[in-house]
Amino acid sequence: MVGAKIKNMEEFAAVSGISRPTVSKYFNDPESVRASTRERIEQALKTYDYRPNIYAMNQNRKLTKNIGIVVPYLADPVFAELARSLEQRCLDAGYRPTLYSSHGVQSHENDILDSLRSLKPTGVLLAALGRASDKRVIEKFCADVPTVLFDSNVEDLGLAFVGSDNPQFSNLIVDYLCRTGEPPSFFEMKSPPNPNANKRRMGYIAGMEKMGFTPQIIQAEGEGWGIEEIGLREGYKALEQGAFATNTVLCSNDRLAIGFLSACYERNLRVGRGADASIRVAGQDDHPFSRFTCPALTTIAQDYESISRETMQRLFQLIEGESQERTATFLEGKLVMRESA
Amino acid sequence: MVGAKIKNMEEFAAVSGISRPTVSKYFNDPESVRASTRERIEQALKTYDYRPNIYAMNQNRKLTKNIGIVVPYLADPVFAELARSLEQRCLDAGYRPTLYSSHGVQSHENDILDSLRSLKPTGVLLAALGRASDKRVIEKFCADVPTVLFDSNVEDLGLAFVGSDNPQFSNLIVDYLCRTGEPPSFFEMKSPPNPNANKRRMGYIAGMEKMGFTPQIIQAEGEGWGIEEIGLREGYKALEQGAFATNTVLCSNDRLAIGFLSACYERNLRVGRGADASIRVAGQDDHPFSRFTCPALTTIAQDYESISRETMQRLFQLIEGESQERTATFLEGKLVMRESA
DNA sequence: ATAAAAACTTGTCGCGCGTAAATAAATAAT
DNA sequence: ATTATTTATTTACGCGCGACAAGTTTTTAT
Repeated sequence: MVGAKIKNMEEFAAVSGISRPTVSKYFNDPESVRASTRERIEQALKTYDYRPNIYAMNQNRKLTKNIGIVVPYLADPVFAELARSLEQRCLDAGYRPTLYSSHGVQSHENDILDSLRSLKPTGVLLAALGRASDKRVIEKFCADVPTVLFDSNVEDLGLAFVGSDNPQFSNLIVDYLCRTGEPPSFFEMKSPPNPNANKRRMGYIAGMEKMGFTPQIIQAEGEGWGIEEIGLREGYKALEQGAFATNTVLCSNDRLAIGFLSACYERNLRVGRGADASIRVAGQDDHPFSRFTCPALTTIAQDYESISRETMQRLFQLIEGESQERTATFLEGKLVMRESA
Repeated sequence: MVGAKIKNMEEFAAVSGISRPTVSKYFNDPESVRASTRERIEQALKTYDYRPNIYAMNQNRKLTKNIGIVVPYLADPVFAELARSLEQRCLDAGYRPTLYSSHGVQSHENDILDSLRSLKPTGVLLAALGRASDKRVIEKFCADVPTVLFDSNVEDLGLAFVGSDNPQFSNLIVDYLCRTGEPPSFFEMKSPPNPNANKRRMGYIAGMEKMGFTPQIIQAEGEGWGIEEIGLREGYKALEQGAFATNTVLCSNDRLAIGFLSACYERNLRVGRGADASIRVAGQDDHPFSRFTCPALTTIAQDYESISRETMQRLFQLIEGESQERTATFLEGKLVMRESA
């Protein structure tokens, strides 16, 4: 990092002894120039601290190497984990990821897509709000920008979806719970913010019927992303009213389960599968904190790695123009047995 | 949104009947043009869907209206909450915030600052890794870009710091715990990733001495941001060895406390302040999930709103060139009494 | 050694906007 | 109405790069 300050690519080309167009070619794809040329440029890069002006670069280019990652709620550790994983993959592939959170609000989601549009991104990875999304806005956006929807499959919008096989989740855990004790009741939000909830309810019903049991669904009042709070408040009410037909409760997701466990604690119910326990509780997602609830939460683990891998893979296919028909990828979850059920 | 597609500002100026330089002026600051002119532009904006090319805009401008927000670990809900709040304030002030997470890794933090530099941001809000940060890199960055450090005060780097008054946190809760029961032992990580931990230890020691008790510090082995895991594993060990001198444990932060509560549960210890409880546990931060632990966690609440407000305020002062000497703002926390202590 | 292909050079244009200076018009003050 | 002041217009240039064409050199294949 010695040498005079380099102002632009012209000057940098001069000091590295290479012509500017070739240097430009290098920055767009280092592999596209001869090894010996690459060597000389990278040598110069070490002594003269130069970086192309990102704004000038993107002004003319069609492909900006930007990738937008949008999640509905970043304070939800499930999305934080997905976002982290996707971000890393973008960086590894040589792209510039930018992270956005809709914070559960439709107008924010719309604003993000709007602002994303002017960034001319190569592609966008979008976990939409779901029920609260403005479908027309998303549809219009998908038509303009190569977009892979992940986690929440909004009315089959866009050219690709990657997410969990939610019916399988519920099916799997219903099977486990029935085989190891009483059949579960299903505890969910009446108006869940995330569309996966509906698939899980269907999976629960199908699973119960397959096992020859009658499904029982308890719905919690309350709106929004304060899910633990709803699980606690409404779970407490349900317990108070003796609403659950059996001693086993399957929650629609781990955050609801975390709230429900609090409710059990406050009502002095011992949760677990031991003889001394009076109720079994299970969740779905394998939320990063599920391991640390009291007792540790039995759940179905989302395959975060596969979701992120498949999401990126589909995006690259879209970018490269392959396979223009709509695809939907559903990844299976694995049972994580812990103490709560 | 009818009318032909508008390609650039030239065309938009034509259809709105205003000259291009004036339109340019409008987009840089709508208030800078006469009300009647503004009216005409905004009218045209409604019928013709035009937005200035963001790359061409930023190419020449010195002030890009970009603000970078960097946190050490976005999957930590405490930082997710801070980031959310800061992001909103930036948007409200008419800036374009961009969110980055270092994921606890020094090289990532350095890469982020590097990439941030080429975005020519108006300012940066940086919660540094702390112990794992490359101080020279951060110092150099602060010299080039107006930067406000928040949450973690790294060796008095940069021109401004805003964060919690960590000694006061520990002091306050030590006082509370001593007045309501046995004096607390202090449970912390031996090598905490966040520098606030040291301040809290000092606050604990000072608080204990003020009350006339002898401090006792238990340090957990383990590195990194898997804090709950460490709290669980090392807390379990410490309980097994009877390491705590009293029945009261103050954890350095809520995430450690969440892990420690799990350890208590696994050892069948009833946590709380009731007569039937055998141990009291407290944390510090008011982590978003503290309300939902079993039992709910007594803690000291960070004043997230004030931190975010003060952080932004200091940034604007720096941008506007006021007060070039270094300032440090320390905000007090409030006691949140719940069932665990 | 020769031909063909690949990589590089030189030169030139244009992208969409910021910005500045000189001029003209609109508003405000007298 | 006249002058002073603010605001808009016209004209012109430059930013740093991508993209392209035509010519030159280097590498690879025959």
